[in-house]
Amino acid sequence: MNSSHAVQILPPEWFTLPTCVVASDMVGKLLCRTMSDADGNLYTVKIRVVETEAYIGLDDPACHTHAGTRTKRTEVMYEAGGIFYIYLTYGVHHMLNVVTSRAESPESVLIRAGFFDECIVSNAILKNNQPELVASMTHHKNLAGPGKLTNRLNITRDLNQLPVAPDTGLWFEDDGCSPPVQLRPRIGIDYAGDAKDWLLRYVWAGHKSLSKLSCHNH
DNA sequence: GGATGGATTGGCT
DNA sequence: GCCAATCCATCCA
Repeated sequence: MNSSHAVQILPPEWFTLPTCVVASDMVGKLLCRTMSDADGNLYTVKIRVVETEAYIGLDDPACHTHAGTRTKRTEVMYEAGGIFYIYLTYGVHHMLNVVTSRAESPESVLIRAGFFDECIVSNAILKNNQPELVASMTHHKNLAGPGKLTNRLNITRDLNQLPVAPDTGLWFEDDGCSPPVQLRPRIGIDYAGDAKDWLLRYVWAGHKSLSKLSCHNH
């Protein structure tokens, strides 16, 4: 986006910032995922984040840790920010979260949508404005929705509790992109009473790759 | 040990 | 718009 800005890997400590700051600033960042093809060759896909949600802990009825709920599943959220919280919902879809804030402040950010930006194969950088690349990366094109995003990037609970870092094969980079962000109510939490109207969803204003439910709710 | 329901998606009416 | 899919964490007896 901004070619004069040095690309920086976001260190785990970046995610110890307040949850709403992380959720908002994460829009425009690159979600980077290293995978292997059928022949075992490694490649890295970079996805531009366009939609996130904040789940803000003890006083948030929509959050898995509301009222201090502390179980085997949610224990990871009580760690310091900078590790993944990944769980299965509806028996079908993996939800990708990054744990945020300090230890004992059990909050996280859900990654809801992104779009394909570039792919790195054997040090060659293939950008999304190359028609032949877009054609070959069709399976990465539709990343609008939290379940679709994890499915296309091969993200499962294997990564739960692991640090947000290149060694893990899943990390974030900042290349200076800073799009306009709008606040919206969160999706799929009708059970949460008043909290269903809280403005804790952060979207790239007017972007066409927002999740389907997101557009519907607009 | 059994019941409940979900931070979703895609297919069908 | 409606609804099944499909696993498993969580809660209650």
